[in-house]
Amino acid sequence: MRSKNEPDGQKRSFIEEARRAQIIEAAVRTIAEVGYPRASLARIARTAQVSKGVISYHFDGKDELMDQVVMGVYTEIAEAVVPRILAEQSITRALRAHVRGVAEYALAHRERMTALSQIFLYARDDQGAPRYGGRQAEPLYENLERLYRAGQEHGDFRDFDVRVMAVSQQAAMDAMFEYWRVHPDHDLLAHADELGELLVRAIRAG
Amino acid sequence: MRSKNEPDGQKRSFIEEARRAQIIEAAVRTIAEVGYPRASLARIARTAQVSKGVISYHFDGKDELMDQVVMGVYTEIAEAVVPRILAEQSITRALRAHVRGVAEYALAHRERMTALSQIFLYARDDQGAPRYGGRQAEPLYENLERLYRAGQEHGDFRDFDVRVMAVSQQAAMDAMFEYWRVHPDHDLLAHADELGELLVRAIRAG
DNA sequence: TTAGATTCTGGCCATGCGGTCAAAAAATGA
DNA sequence: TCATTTTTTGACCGCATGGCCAGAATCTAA
Repeated sequence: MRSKNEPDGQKRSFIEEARRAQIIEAAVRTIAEVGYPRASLARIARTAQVSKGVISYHFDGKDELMDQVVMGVYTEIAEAVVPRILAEQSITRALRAHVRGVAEYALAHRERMTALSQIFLYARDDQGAPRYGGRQAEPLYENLERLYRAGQEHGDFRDFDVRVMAVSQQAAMDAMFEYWRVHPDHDLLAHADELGELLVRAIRAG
Repeated sequence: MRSKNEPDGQKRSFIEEARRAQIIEAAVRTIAEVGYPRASLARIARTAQVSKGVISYHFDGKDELMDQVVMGVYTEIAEAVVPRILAEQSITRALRAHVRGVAEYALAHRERMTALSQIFLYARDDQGAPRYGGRQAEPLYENLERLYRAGQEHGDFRDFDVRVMAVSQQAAMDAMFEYWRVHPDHDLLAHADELGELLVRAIRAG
């Protein structure tokens, strides 16, 4: 039995790793299909064509399973988008590349992005507080704020409240994906480019 | 027994009207305090110091109760904000007044605004679809879009995608209130004014 | 005063949840 | 081969939910 979150350095067997991956995949599919609130362990198990107990056997609980989903997708996005941001020549172009890059990832991995959004939106701890949103969004905001400050110091951006901007940009991007989830035929890339334009105009110098 | 949503023109007794108002108030307080997911009928009944069955007696179900809360708060906001928007001399000022006005309402009626946000965020129908968000946000978007178009025709605003802007503005405002809920000491009015500035700059002509 | 309508209570129901467990099954290796 | 370990199963647990209802309490009006 190896279900804890790797408390010591013990290795996981190959088989166990495969089962975990299979269950994580089933969780992504289930959440994307029926939404987080209806993605019970029983339903995820059914999707994985596996008994419910197996999930409890391989994971500490639903929370650990969700952590794994979030970490996996989040890492994937960062790997796809960060290099593109760094390749840009100006902060303004980097900001546009960020919005555009995440949108392209979403287009190519719709289920994963949907599942991620759903978990961020709905997962709560036992006190009822958001498990990823709320105060946990702090690192996200701080990353954006770093970008803004760089632009301000470089003279590309005017003097604005970086926290308000970070909260607004993150919200606008989340809303873009939610809108696209509800209206699957919506042109996500056009939306992303338009949003990039709005953001740049909101904060550029002059 | 008069619990249906006024299917015919029958009047509600004074006592019944008072009970309904009391329960609605208890629902607002409970949701604002513990969040929608934990605001069960039992908990709302306890807040109202009333037996659980009373809610079922006076309301068709939890959904009707939530509808009443939403309608009440929403109407109140509109009554407070719409006149202020209409009083402005330019579309740009109207846009700023909108953001500022809703923020001032929230500041003066924190519990009501919190409850409204929570219901919008979490209430779902029996299919798991959002009961107020999603496709139901359409009228909200259309109102914003009318404002934008007026500004475009008047030459105040440049040519931008009104749908993307409406989705983004609504999201940024919702996020502002959510951030304020999580950080109660946050300066909401300053945030609102800053957001107004961001929005205006994003779409103004030139 | 009293019959009938209205309102309220508190227990009950079915459902679904996350999680646990003994026992069965499968894999492993001496 | 066969004992040991790993993995899986499906039933079961406690809990919370929204809703229901028989009977009690209260109000109303003749």
